[in-house]
Amino acid sequence: MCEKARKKEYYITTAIAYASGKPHIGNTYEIVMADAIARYKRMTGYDVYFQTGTDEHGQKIEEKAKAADMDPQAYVDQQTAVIKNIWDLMNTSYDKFVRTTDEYHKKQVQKIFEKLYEKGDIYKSEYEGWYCTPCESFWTDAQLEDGKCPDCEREVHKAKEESYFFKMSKYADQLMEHIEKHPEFIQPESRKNEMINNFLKPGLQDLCVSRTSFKWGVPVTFDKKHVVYVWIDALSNYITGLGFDADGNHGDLYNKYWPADLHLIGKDIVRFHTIYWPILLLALDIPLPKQVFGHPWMLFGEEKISKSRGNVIYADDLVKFFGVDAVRYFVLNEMPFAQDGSITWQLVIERINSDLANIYGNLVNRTVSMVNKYFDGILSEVKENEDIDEDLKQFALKTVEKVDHKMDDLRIADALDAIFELLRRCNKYIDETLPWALAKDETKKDRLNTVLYNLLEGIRIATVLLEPFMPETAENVFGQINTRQVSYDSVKSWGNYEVNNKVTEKPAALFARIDAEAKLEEIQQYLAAKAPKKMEFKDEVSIDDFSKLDIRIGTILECQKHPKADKLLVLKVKCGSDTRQIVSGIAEKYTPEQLIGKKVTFIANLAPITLRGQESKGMILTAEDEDGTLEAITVSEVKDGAVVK
RNA sequence: CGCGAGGUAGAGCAGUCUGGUAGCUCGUCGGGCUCAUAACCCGGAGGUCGGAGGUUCAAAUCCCCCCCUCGCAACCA
Repeated sequence: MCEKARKKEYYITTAIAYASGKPHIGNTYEIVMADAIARYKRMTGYDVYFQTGTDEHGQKIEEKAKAADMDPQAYVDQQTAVIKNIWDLMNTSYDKFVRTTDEYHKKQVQKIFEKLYEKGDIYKSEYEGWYCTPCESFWTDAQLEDGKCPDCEREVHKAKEESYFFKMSKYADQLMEHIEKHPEFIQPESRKNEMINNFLKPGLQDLCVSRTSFKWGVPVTFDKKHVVYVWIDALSNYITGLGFDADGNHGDLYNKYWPADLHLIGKDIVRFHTIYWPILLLALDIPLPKQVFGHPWMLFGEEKISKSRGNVIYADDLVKFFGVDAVRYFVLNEMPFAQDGSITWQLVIERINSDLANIYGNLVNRTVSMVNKYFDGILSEVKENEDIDEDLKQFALKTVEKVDHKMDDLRIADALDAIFELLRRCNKYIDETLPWALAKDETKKDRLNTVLYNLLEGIRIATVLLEPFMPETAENVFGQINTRQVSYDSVKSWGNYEVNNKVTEKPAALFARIDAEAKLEEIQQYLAAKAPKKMEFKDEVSIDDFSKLDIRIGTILECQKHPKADKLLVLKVKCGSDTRQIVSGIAEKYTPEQLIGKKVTFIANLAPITLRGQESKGMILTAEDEDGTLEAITVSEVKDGAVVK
């Protein structure tokens, strides 16, 4: 074998997606960011292995499958296909897609569990807590509500369940030492402090790593009624996907790529990746990953993206309206390093217009047009270099370095900004050199040639740098300016654009400018049409069932905020000769003043209950639509005490 | 009450660790240019850096107190 310098390996992973629903754009951001990093590393000469996948076990999936009347495996097959489709739609270049239901993975998880058990790091004990029989759930002291089950309000009793525990504390000091010695291990810094202060310093408790309350998981080989805790199962994917073998007969990929260079994850699961996972590896005597980066979240405007808020934006809808690269650009550019980013349809349009259409697309378009117009698409060798040219050249070369530094620090948005500064600089160069004026003077032909060459070279360099972020667009531009100089090496020096080379005759717009108003209207209509409200009603009841409810009209005499709860109001409701107190969760919609004197509908014979210390005898009826608009059902004519039927 | 993040021009953000003329993008107003996708380039207006106090020759930046916003948690009979 020749001793040719081997490429340096780079192993990057995303968290594996939980296979229980369609990922929204916030979830999709992670794989796009990982892809940009992976492509950049490949371009700059690394031997990259990029792994992603799905987490397919757990109680929630078991329940969802049951609700859909499906076999869990069939259910996750379906869900994983949805996730994989989106990953592929986003043009992500992962090398491996792990599913935790893959046989090789399950087998290794079992072996890891056995190994730790044999070693004594996992031991059998009893989990003690309050058990609610009808709910089949364990609760801690803190979770109990007035000593009763928080779900159903019924009596609970002390119960024990046998479980396996993992000796976390045994490795805590070792982990602490590692974190201190490797300041880059947990990023961003604020997350590191959070972990140290909240978990490591107070002391780690042993982790319960098996479950008997559900079946859909990896069974513990030596104790079949237990399944392995989902996090042990899920985290192991990072090594099982490479062909790790607990007995030491590792696959080549494992030997080559482990330890991982970067685990890219959401900020919500930093704890699992920087405490449980490293400790698991320490116990197995496996080297730790080099870095864990907990990225921020993408918000819709200022609020969290969630189905219940009805503000979910999906990657495939975005792609439908704007194209893959525009969406990739948006999420990568809009997501700050440590702070949450923001997405709205409006913002996406603004970003596309100002950056992609105006600055980049228009630059390519005007430059290629001029090369055609003045030189029939073919430039010749450049023989001069004025100060202004040198300035552009230096700017471009500095950009290459700057992007590299920013990428090393995982500051993706800053790297993109640097590239767009170069594109702006090119636009400015056009104004400085006035090519159309040069064109009018036959003696300035050489100068004009130089200017246009420098522009194409600037565009070429920026586009090479942009390729990891917008692969299709880069391909398109390389075609338009007709260059084969697309390697990273080719942008380390100036002047590699080929002369005597014909650019495309008819440059097509890279990104069309969007008419915001018209587009938003179109999107609105599409979304409305897409969600034809499938009305689903509860199970049929008999008239007898209905008549058990005593629904009345009552006048609100008094109303005030619940002293100990933000969302609750405490009302005094008069119903004929009866006056009672009712607590209602409508504080976010109504102020007490608005309600006093109103005649509302309420259930009069509902069993009383205490809510945060206030007794409530009945329930105010409200109506809430899909947008979350909520209104109490009021009447105006009938007197209080009236019966609703 | 608890945990976390944040408050800097009309909007969105950088700068805060490591004090030293407050910066970027969008918008706005004015100008330039006509190669180009009504685009591009230049300039202006707009900020007591949430508030009070302290340290310092000097504070957006360091210290202390307070106010406000957002998320999580709890609660929606």
